[in-house]
Amino acid sequence: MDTAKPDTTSRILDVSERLFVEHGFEGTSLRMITQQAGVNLAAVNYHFGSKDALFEAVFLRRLAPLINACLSELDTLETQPEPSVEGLVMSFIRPCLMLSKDPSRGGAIFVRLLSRTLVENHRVLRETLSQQYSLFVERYSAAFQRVLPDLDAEERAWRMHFSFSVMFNAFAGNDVLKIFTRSQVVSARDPDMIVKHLLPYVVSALVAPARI
Amino acid sequence: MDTAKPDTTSRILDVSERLFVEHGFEGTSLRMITQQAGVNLAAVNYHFGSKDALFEAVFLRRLAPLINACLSELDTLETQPEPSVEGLVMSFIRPCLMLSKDPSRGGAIFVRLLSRTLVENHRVLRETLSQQYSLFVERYSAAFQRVLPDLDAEERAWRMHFSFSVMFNAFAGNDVLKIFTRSQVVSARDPDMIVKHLLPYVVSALVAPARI
DNA sequence: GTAAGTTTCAAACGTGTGTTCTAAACGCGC
DNA sequence: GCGCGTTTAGAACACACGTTTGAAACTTAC
Repeated sequence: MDTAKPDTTSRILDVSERLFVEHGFEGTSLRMITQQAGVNLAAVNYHFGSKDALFEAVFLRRLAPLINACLSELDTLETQPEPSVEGLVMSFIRPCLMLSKDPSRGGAIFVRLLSRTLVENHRVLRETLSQQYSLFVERYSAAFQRVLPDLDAEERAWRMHFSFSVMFNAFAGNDVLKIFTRSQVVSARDPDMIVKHLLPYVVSALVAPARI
Repeated sequence: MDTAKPDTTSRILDVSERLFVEHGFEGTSLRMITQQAGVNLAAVNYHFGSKDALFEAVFLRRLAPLINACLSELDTLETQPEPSVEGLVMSFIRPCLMLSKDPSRGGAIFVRLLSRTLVENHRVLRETLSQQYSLFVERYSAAFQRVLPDLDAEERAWRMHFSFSVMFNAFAGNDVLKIFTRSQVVSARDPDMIVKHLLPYVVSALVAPARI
């Protein structure tokens, strides 16, 4: 057999990631996971300890690489003498784009999981991970201050807030308007297409002159 | 006793709305609802038929007024000879703002519920409600075409898409960056404050000249 | 080959779920 | 006061949940 299947732990993680984003934490049962992964029901509790710990493990596997990619983008950005707003925006978009196009790292699924878990306000994101990656927002705050020095701190914080919101939800595929239309009008789900329109949108909003 | 409590049906709806947004559909049990509402467990199935039907009822109570408020805003907008982008954006923001400040209509809770149910991709939003309010997106598409005639259709669709995304998530309180920081830096949760910064952000992004 | 350590397996545990049932209580026209 | 449709009450249903157990199967080292 050519398709040598990976070990139990990885199979559980892969299937969990997909099912958690599809049905949420509460809506995904260990029986669904173990059945689709082709492993015994007790395997989850054996390898991870509990359903909660499994959920956390699913996150830890993907989040650290994504964060580190962003931080190293910021590193190279800071070496430049005159960093642009566009460059700063791309420093977040590029890692998301990489992730979206790499199926071996979960593809676009993980961003959707992050988004879903965010609105579900799950304990893992509130307690376990929040303090662990506070560096992320500190670094980006400093970077925004550098490229948008003319804005006062409050206005800059709001624009940064809105920008991450629209970028994050674009990659997560959260199409608000799909509530009302059966067919996905615009979100062709092609990551490159998203960026092509997302980047100018965010940059335009960021560089607009401040209201007096 | 002065605090004459409303009838069983309303109490169930009020409590359900709050619990569904807090714990999600799967995470909210009928026992939680009926207990907090002070009604018998069987009351939900008697008055609504099933948990699914209750969820749908929670939506129908709030969604129609919100949509209709937006549509009537569009009506008055169309009477004006030269509608502005700002006016169009406000035609969506104003009803959201009204809703957010009116506790008797659920306050900001319902927008959060809408947001949560959207990412949960629940059947109710996918099947029951999508076709019912397709007029909403048609009307807004037409309005965007009127105020932004110089953009080609594709670019306009994307900008509209992004704009609804950032507006919707702002009112829903979906703070992406709160994953990484324990304290809510910016989202002071004051609806007027949100609009003060949200409106210029969206308008700037919408009116930016198209790339060649 | 055998022993020790690791992983898998089927079965069961206790608890909580949505839903249903039947009887009791209520509201109201007459 | 009586009768009838509506609502509420507690109890029970069958089922699914996360977790635990103890034995079987496998892997590794000597």
